[in-house]
Amino acid sequence: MAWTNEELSGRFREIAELLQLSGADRFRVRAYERAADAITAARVDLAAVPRGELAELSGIGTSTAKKIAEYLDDGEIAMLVELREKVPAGLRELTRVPGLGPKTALQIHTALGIDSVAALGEAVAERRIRELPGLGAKTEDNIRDGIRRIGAKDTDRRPAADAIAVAEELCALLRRLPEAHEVAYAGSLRRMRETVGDIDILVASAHPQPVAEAFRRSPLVREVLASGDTKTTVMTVRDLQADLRVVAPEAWGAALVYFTGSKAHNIRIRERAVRRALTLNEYGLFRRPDDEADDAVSERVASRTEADVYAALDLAEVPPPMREDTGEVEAAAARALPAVVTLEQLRGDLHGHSDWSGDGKATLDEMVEAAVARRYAYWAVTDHAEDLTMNGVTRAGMVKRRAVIARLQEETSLRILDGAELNIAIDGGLDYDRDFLLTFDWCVASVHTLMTRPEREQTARIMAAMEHPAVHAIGHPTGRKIGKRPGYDLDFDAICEAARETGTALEVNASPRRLDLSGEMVRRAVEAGVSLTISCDAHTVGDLGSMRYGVATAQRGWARAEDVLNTRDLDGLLAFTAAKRERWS
DNA sequence: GCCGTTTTCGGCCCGACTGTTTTCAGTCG
Repeated sequence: MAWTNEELSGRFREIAELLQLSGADRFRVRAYERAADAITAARVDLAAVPRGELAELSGIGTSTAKKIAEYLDDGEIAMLVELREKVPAGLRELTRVPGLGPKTALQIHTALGIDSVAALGEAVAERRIRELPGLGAKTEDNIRDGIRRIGAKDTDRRPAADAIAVAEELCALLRRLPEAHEVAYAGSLRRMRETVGDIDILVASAHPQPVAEAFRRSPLVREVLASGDTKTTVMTVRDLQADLRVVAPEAWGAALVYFTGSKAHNIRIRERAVRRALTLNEYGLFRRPDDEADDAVSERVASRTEADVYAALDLAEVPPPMREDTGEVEAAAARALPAVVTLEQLRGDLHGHSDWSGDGKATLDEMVEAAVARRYAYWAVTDHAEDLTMNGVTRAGMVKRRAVIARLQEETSLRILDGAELNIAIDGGLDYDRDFLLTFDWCVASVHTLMTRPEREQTARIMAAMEHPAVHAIGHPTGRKIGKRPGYDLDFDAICEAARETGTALEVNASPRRLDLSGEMVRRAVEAGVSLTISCDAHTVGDLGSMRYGVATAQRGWARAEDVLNTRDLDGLLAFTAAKRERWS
């Protein structure tokens, strides 16, 4: 279903880009960009919306609605077809050069007839760019650098997992400074996007210099790229750029909102500010001075905390992972924002390994101790089952492990759930036999093999596994590894339907290398009424600390505590497993 | 092209930085 929306959004974004390169009015350009954003954020399939109601969506007017209808009927938009013919492909290519925007690209194309990056490079070498009005030698140098940077590694986004360790280490270093009042990382990492372009670290301090100094001297810093009064940019030893911004303590909240983004979310709330005769920037929310009085000092309405800023805009405070302009501002205004699940609400972790499986790095004793330290009510040890040739535990091994669990259970009030991570064979079959499977407290079933089979087969194998009475959750349901491999092909709507029907949970795997389900899929699962688990899939003691990434991912999907199985107490959890057994035995 | 707690025209998010300029335009995040 989402295909139609995605295609439509892409068409309107292309119209905006081409209009810009035709020198169109910038507000008209922006209107098409906003239409594209509105379509991306739409929670319904536009193909299913009655034509007369399309213009009711915010950001879509009569003209855009007509073009949407045109696309749905004809498969193309005449205006876009014309624009594609009119705007040379080479002109579009020029804007790929960092620092070279549509205005300058158009000027260079018109004046010099340049229609490729290669030709641009020649013009630079021949010093023809600096002859153009408004452009000089420096601009020419910057274009040369920009051409060199195309395709360079440092413009790529990286898995959030790569950035987290660096960001947290830098924050820890800054927190030790007496000058630092508050320290946090912001940006897409705080929103828990799956990939990040750089690391944004924010410090509240009245004394920026020593903070910047400590930052520059960190052993994680390979090179200082720029350092001014309030902003320092460095390249870290992990090839990730990191920005430090120091703000006055009274501006902390406004700065945190600003630097957390997303950009689309910020625009949305600033527009709201404008409608209230306010203006919002990284220093605070201000009342706009009455016109004429140019030198009047504008009054600061809010800025100290994020909660202050949202409250002054008459909005419920939006959790950072939800700040993507996918309806959260409207919901916050209507006080209809769901109370999303929090880390504190989790009572246990339902997917973890010990060294009973070959890939577990800690003993069962150590893992249990770590789970106790997290004050969980329960923890499931789900060592790999026997079909995973290299790492699996045999039936005899599992029986022996039960003796160890029994011994450990005597020493702790944490309930240790005797579990397994089963392997879903290509025909949907599982490890061991049915009677033995029913003796476990908790089973996660996952796909570990044959990941490139077609969608129909992958969907069918997982649906078959969900019908087994011993299978309580599907582990890392799509099998993706961020930045490494995409998930296997699945009919996710069918998976959700089957999960709800069979009383099987879908896992939000909290490992930052996986985040599987993704935030977007969590949202679809929640809308379909599916129960979720948030689990670390820990293979080390330290992995148990990944839970917050899983929680943030669930928040991106607007999941509430009641959508998440491991917010339940032990009795509530056991009621879920018992219900499945009764229904399917 | 869109939109309205200043409503059907006249606005449209905000600031830093850069380079080119004597007051601003373009680009970026």
